[in-house]
Amino acid sequence: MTRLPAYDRDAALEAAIRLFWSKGYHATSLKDLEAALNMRPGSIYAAFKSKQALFLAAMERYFEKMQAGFRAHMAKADSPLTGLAGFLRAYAEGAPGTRVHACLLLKTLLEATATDSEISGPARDYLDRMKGEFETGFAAAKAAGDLPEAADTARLARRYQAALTALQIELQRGLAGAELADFVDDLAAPFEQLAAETAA
Amino acid sequence: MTRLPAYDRDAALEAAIRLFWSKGYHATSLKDLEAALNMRPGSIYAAFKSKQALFLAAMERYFEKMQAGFRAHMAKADSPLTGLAGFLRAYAEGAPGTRVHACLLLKTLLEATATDSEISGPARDYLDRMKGEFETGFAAAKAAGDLPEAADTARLARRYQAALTALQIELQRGLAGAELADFVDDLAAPFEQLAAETAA
DNA sequence: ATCTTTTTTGAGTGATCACTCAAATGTGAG
DNA sequence: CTCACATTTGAGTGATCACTCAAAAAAGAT
Repeated sequence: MTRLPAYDRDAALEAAIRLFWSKGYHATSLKDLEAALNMRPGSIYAAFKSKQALFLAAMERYFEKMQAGFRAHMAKADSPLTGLAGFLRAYAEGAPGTRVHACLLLKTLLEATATDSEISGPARDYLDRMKGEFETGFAAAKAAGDLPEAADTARLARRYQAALTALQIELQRGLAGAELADFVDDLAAPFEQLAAETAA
Repeated sequence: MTRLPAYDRDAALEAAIRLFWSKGYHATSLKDLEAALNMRPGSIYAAFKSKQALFLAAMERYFEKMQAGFRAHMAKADSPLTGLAGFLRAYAEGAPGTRVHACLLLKTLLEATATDSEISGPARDYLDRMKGEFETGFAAAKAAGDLPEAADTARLARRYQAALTALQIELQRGLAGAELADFVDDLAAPFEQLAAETAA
């Protein structure tokens, strides 16, 4: 059935994610993408239609990976609450290797809000859906008896996402070592203490 | 003494701040700047040398205004600790009017880290200096007896700046109304409680 | 082999980018 | 009024932007 595509769509999207994540949407040129995807302009446009559509496809894939990573972490945790706190700690520990620390969704929200609503809209949406994941975690903690029945899971999820956001920004600023450890303690402790307070 | 400059340097920088703050560095073109500053390209380059130099001048001015605003707020506060907490609350209340909510320094840090170190470097530096302002506030709280002698003001300042950062991001996402009020309470309460804990 | 269909190629599109500079313009001094 | 000099002007610079498309290349079907 005729010629087969030579490129690997998944690998191409992964390369696009890395590039957009690092440089941002506006600072990434098609020249950059051609080199990173190892594709010529015609092929890129045949496969992805436009730079913006490629970015949206990359961001969607990024979100799905982040969501899956969080769910996998929670599945391995001893309890929902320790899973949530542990995810914060793991995020800080996985940091030194990576080049960029702030999440693509967050960077996109800040870069595109005033200029490209077609891009910032989905970014906002994905961030809301991540907040939903966190809320599911707190709801599970409530079901496990680690949170009082009256606990406001939506509010807790927002606080939790705020902690994760603040951690990303500090990592981007270069926080490391003992100061980073203290900072992560400050962020995680309030959530870890919720179970103790409920038990008391 | 020859011809005098027709433009107002302060007004031009204010217009540049608004534009760069809203659209970011890369998405702001010289066409945009010409319109916002009401200057022709030759005049812009005679006055500011380059787009990058103009951005740096605008960011410096932005920082000085932010620093002065914080100091003015602290000078009016009943106590250092209520001043710090009140600054968070005031930030949330002043939000609905403004178009952009995340601070220019934060947006620049995320946008330019991987592409323009000449810009992200100063942004990082100004953020550090703001953290220094916050630390000065906590040191004053300690001197006023609202914090224990052993309190780690650097660590508190980092926590405080993280709270302010998280607030800016949530405002950018569109948080408002009762949910915003709850969120600000969650952010400010830990700092407001420090005095009570010390008194007890 | 030949045909059919799809993909890849890469030079080339007009638009826009940051930026320049010779000429025009404005202003105080003499 | 004229001169000396600083500032403003805006058409124009080459470079790069996202993007296109006719031609070449590849692979299954016959």
